[in-house]
Amino acid sequence: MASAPDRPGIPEPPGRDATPVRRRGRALEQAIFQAVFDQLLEVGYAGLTMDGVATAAGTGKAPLYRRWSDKKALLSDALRDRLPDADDVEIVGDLRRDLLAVLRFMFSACTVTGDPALQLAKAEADPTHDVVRARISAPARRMMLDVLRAGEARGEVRPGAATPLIARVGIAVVVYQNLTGRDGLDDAFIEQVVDEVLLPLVRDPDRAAPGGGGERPDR
Amino acid sequence: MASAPDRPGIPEPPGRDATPVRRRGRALEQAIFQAVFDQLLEVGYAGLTMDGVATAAGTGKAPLYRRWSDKKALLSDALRDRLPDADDVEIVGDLRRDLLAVLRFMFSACTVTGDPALQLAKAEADPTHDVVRARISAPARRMMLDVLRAGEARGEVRPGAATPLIARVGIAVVVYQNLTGRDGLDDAFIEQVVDEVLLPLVRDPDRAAPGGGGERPDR
DNA sequence: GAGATTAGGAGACTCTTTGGTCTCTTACAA
DNA sequence: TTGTAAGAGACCAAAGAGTCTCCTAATCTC
Repeated sequence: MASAPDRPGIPEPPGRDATPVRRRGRALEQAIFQAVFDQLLEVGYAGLTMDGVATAAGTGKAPLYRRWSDKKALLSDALRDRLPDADDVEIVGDLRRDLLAVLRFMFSACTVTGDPALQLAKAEADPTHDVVRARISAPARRMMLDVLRAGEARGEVRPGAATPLIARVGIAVVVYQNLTGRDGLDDAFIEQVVDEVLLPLVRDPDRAAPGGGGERPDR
Repeated sequence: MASAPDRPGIPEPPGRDATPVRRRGRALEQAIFQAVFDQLLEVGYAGLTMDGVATAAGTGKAPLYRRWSDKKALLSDALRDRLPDADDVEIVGDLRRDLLAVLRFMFSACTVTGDPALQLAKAEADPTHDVVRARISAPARRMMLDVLRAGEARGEVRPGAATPLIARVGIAVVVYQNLTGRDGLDDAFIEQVVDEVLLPLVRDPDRAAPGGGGERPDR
């Protein structure tokens, strides 16, 4: 890096130019949090260093360790500071609007300062991710879409339901379950997803369910 | 030497007891892969070291570097070796069974050797995860369920659809989208999820959709 | 306002961890 | 018997966490 004569990415605190401005307290803290997310975006979680954060914030490591005992604490605090507040979600009593509101809340959490938060996880598994995407995610989505299209052709799936978006619903639920809650991902769960989510979502409500193996085994 | 009196977690290759058995080729490779996953499970991705893998496999680092140029390559290969094969998924032409098959494929990928693969990501973001769960995931699920129950009470949601599982469908799709594909997570996507997944899944097919704002804006 | 006090910016320093290389001896396989 | 590769571990260098010191800007107190 190092663009100009000195000090590349420093926030240039709200002061004159060449004048050395020394931030304090809350202002400095905010600058540090910002630096954390900038770094996260730039080098990923794995590449996050205290030196890096300090430099990006235009400060030294001392002020960091004066506030937080270690890297972990800093990151937690930064996150806490930036994440959206669930209390801000307005539930108005209209189904569609409320569903949108909750999902937008998730969305804003996913995109705090441009990327991190939930996406943190991603950066790590770098080498992993390529393999997993190629070997698992991509084929799974493709297969799922094929299954839906075939079902549509047979009349088992309502017309228009065989979309890429719907194809990834089941997958998303499984992955999400795997990511959260250590337990809870087992075959019973899989069946539940199929019977309580996918089939109801995808079947033609007109035709009665064509008998077969699984009419909501209840659970 | 040195396999007899000490050395705790060594696979003890298929040979007699105190006799030092020296694995080669494929056998050694498999032992190494196993060690990778053991370590992953034990210390997480962040704590994974070449020394650790070598020790767990009961070998030295030399054989590792003789096979793989670096840690990344080793991990990728281990994954490639263990991940399930999409070609093994049997699509038989029955909607429910096929949906199950695809989801089970995802499931097996999520639980290779007990944990890693997709879950790798998780271990990393440790400090993150606690905060995110408390501040985002948990409240989002709770809110979503509340929204559904309220809708059910109003008759907008079909009876029985206000379940914890269904409540997390939308969330899962958003998180999944965030985890995969850098792009594609924007407000248009959110609306699409609501209009093409959640509402169809949750609404009472009997009552015509009560007008309102979004009758499948198509997209 | 002047002087005292607090906390910031900068960076040197220590210590540990770990990736990666290399060597040496010896078991296994052809 | 002989070549190849395994097991063991020493060794090196880079990187990064965390500590500490120095000097001074901002802020507080009188």
